[in-house]
Amino acid sequence: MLEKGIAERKTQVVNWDPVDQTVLANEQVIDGRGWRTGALVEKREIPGYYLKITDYADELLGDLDTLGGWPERVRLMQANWIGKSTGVRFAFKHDIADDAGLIGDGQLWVFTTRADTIMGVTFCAVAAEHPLALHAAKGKPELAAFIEKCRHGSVMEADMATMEKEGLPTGLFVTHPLTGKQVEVWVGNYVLMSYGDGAVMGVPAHDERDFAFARKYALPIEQVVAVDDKSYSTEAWEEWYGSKDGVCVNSGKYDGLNYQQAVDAIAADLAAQGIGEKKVQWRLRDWGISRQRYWGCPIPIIHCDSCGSVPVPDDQLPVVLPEDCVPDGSGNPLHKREDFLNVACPCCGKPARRETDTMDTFVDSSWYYARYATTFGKDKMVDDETGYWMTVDQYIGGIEHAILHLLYSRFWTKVMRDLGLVTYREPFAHLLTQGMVLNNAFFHKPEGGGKNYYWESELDVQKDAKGQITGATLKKDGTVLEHELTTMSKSKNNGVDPQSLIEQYGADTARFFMMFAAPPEQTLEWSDAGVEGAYRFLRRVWSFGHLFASEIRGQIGAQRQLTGAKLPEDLAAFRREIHLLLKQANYDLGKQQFNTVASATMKMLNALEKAPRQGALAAEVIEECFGILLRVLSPLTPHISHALWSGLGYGEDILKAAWPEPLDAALAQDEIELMLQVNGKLRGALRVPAEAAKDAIEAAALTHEATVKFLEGRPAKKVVVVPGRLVNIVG
RNA sequence: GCCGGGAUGGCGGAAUCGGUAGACGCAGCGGAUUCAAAAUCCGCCGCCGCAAGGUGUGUGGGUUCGAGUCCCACUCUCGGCACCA
Repeated sequence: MLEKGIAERKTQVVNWDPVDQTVLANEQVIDGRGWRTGALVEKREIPGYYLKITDYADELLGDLDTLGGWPERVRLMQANWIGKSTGVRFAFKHDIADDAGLIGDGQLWVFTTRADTIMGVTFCAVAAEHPLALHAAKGKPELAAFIEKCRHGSVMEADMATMEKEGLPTGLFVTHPLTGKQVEVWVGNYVLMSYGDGAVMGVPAHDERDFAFARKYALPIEQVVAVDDKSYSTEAWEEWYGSKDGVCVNSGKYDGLNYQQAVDAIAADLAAQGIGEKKVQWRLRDWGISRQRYWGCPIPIIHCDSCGSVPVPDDQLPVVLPEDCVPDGSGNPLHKREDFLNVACPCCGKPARRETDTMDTFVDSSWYYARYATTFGKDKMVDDETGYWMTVDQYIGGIEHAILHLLYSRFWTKVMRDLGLVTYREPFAHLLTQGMVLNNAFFHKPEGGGKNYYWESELDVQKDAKGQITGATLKKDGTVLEHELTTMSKSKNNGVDPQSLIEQYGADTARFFMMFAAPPEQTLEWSDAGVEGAYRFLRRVWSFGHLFASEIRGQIGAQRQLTGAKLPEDLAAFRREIHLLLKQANYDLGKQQFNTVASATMKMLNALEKAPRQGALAAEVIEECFGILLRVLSPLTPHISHALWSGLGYGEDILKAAWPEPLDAALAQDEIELMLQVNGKLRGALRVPAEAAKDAIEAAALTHEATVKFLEGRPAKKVVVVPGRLVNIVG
């Protein structure tokens, strides 16, 4: 990947804890302070390795359309994350220079998706690290202090979006490319150097953030887009100010143009001056894979003073970490391991140093599935076997992976394809994203920040009459704890081990209970209330098996009679109910809605227990229907289903039995029931022949006693007949 | 803040295309069985009302003969926001 230019080394901005002298994960920064030290976290630029996922942005976006087996919401989230936007990149000219000459060749470049509002630009804002900002700060202590302040604070997008927008003027001016006016350059804490060109144009009249910024610092607000007859006021922001549905005003030659016309005309004029063009911009950023932790997969690079960064030769892979490092709270312990660090340069043989950064664990999870499908080939990354097994037919994972893991995996697959390792272009054909399982987590906030989590078994928990938690204290010393409902997590000590359920009730009950609780895609608040119900149900299934063996099966004659037989009404109704439930269950299985499959098996048992059981025909119907129940149940409770299936002589192995399909003959019925509505309200029911014609149904409905009662003598204005469902009489 | 979900009885949830809201289960209540209990079985169980009936799917509007389902505007909540994975 290094050789192909897919991997590269560049600087990255990280959270730096100045006390522990270590890089912190975003999760470890709480209110701007290190979770262990409580020290103010700084942004620091350090070198690191990046994978150029942005080179694949177009394909990652386009191929989403081929992922028909993925949930729509995941594809949408990925598309929005990749974030393709078309806009205009253009420059403001200036003559600001330092000792090295004109800064940025005399051009301040910005990107905008709203080129139609360029005539409304009243300021520009640059990032704190922008060359113009750094230049302006020379001899301006106040500005230098502000830039320093921007160095603290978060690198997280969520924090950037919600923080107070602040800025300072640089005193520098650039020239508006279309009006020739001088526009002041500000430094803004909300402008990111790593994003685009690290500078934005400010159009307060039509951008909500710019509007707030301009109000705060008394910058001019100039309306250049109008919508219909709505009147503009600089007093308060309104939604339509940011709309693309208006036409240009106060924009000279562009007046009257709509959004698209204005963008086209303005882009053409900028291009004619050679200082702008239409450009596609992606929200997606390159993937930084370096981690400053010793226990990850080493990045196999050797740094040589003469040869630069050299990949570790194949015959020296894998790079093996020393296993006896002791972290002492002062950065990566590999830095102190001379035995690991010192190595000869593979190119020139001179002393060189190993890279100590390890890889993001997302790297491993991006292709483990392909490695699992590799049977042989110890000397290969993946072998040809993967072509046989891959792609993954059905991938299952939590919804929290909807973007990062699943996007990295898709990217990695495309890279492997381009390196000639595999021939497929997508890793996962069908995707099921499970909802998160939530549970209460109990914690105490120690002085200096952070949270200490405790297991529920360590606490006394107080609950109100409705079972809502009102408080919790630590058993050992009575410390009062806070609680939050959150995802089960190793770090929050709120996971639930199904083992205790399995020990108490058995694996079938535990599995059935969990499948029955909710559809898998849905967020679920964990509770084991109700597991008794699953246990009771399976015991009833077992009992019915014994009842069938002891009292029912014996009635079946030597000659089977069921096929083609005309069944008594109650027996036909029972058989129809089972086949209807089977039809429902099969449909739900296709949707992976397992809770209603479980519910269908319960309904089947309820019906079986009430079914007629005297006589050869009844016994045959029960035999058929119980066989259906066992097979529908088998994916949910394989053990009990198998034991009953083979024990009752249905067959040797239920896993090899054909999946049941509903029979048309069992589903057929002579009469159906239609709901009767009068003015949209349910007033009764109507029994009609299954093949009844529409006017016959209408006639029957109009003379129904409920119709007569609720029409109160008014004529029926309209009759709506929904075949097989209902009749609605409007009067 | 932005992107994507979700909200239905005391609780988990069901309702496939706009057509019987609350299936199935938990909890609860009443009864049978039992010396008693457990287990099991039968019945009741959204809210208001004696009933007829009215009302009801987070809130406020709208479309429709008919809305949990569609549209508009909100509220709360969950996931993600690039170094938790």
